[in-house]
Amino acid sequence: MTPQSQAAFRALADPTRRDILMMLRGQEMTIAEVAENFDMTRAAVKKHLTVLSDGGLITVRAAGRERINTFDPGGMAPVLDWLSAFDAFWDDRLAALRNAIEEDGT
Amino acid sequence: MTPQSQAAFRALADPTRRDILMMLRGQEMTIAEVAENFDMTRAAVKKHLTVLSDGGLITVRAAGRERINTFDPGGMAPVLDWLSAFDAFWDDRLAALRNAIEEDGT
DNA sequence: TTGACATGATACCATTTGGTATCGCACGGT
DNA sequence: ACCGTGCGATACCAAATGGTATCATGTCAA
Repeated sequence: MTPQSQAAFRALADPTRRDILMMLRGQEMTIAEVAENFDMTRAAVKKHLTVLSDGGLITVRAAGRERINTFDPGGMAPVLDWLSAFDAFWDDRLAALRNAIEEDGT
Repeated sequence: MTPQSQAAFRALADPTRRDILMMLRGQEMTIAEVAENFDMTRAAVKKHLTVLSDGGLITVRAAGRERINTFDPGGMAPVLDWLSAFDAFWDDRLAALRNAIEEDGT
């Protein structure tokens, strides 16, 4: 129940943010590039990106006047960590997954 | 992006609801029993339970005038299913987990 | 330098959300 | 039969959320 964990769960609760994560999975994108894929203003998209950043699911770096948003797989760890509390229902395989991710050290 | 999936993510976004799930993991509980563990009214707890039910994470059955709330592991499946889109970052182990859960047929 | 443009920062708005208070009802124990 | 109580339903509230509009700023290019 770390604040980190809460921020990650909150970030994943919105379908737009989950879609953004799917996009960023394969490639880095600027705010404007992300916004092109949605029917909303850049300001709204930037808000979502801020929430994703707060949740540790993406990192943002400045490149001149642009902000490059990058997916951060490590941000998923707190979520999977919480889910692992339900291992008993799933034959302990989730715990193995979590450990594997942590070992990757992404 | 099924409505089922969205409801599950939304249900997991609140820390109180996640705590409730943790409690129900080991034992069924009535609304009042759940409420005893929180500093809020039964009405508020019941609202959370309704959200959890909408998300398919618990099932509710009537027993006289009481409602027995039971954890439903199958409700996690849409969440893990979505997370599996990020397999490439985690050495494909999440997909294996998801398949294992679906085979369990819980 | 000057203009174009991506972003940041505010201010503002409608809706949703988490919560309380209150009422009524159905059920169970005595 | 009756009373207590577990629950559902409703009304209501403050705060958070998702969104827009607008303006300021920094940076790239000509």
